[in-house]
Amino acid sequence: MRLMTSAALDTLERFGTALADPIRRQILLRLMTGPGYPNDLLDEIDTTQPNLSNHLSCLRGCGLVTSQREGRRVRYELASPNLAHALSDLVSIELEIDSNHADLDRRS
Amino acid sequence: MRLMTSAALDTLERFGTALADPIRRQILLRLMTGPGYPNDLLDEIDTTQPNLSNHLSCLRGCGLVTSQREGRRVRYELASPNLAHALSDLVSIELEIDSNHADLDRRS
DNA sequence: TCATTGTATCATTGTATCCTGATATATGTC
DNA sequence: GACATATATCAGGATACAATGATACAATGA
Repeated sequence: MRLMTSAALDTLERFGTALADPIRRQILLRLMTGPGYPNDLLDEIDTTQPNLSNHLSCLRGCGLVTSQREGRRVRYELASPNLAHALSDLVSIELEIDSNHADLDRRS
Repeated sequence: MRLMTSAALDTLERFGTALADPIRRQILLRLMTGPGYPNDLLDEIDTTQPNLSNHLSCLRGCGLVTSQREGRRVRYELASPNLAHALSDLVSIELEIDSNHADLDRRS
């Protein structure tokens, strides 16, 4: 039962790392609609090519996306249908805004 | 349809912030089993009282937990059953380890 | 082979976030 | 009121992370 908790913490860490950055969140949201290529994502997401590449690499490292070379392009997609469903459920959750803190930063 | 995306991004940001720190992940995992009080959480999580308090405040700011004073204690719990289910689904997802990068940090 | 396109990596710099120790606030008890 | 317990806030220093510009690598076509 302790090992299960540790696995749960590891999974949460992967999601935490993946979701902690706005570029990565945009990428994930975009990949929920289907596979994508870095050069195309670059038209939809406002950042530089190296930065996008780096974030894609991060998402792959977290295990949330897979990549496969196709000629000189690389196709990125969500790692599993399971994951796609879970993300879809996540984004549809309505989180209340704590009115006592609405004027403060969400952090700290 | 653009507004929906923006709401989705906001929700993902809340989860990203909440899950980005190991203390917060432990708190969330613990609160999935039921409400908790800071002083009790302090026995289960290895950190200082101010730090724990700060992370609880962060989670409340993200909208993932609610707090209610009970005498001189404060009860913290997950914001909704919906959220509890979503988190439960999240932690049960099996993410493959990218063997090409298993030796590297998950980030960058 | 050379040029072009697409993607990845590297070093540097700036910033955000976390932790700590001290202190403040709140509630309850004597 | 004085004290104890429970929680929250603050200022600081340390660290990790993201962005940038330059460059390297990979694959295709002329």
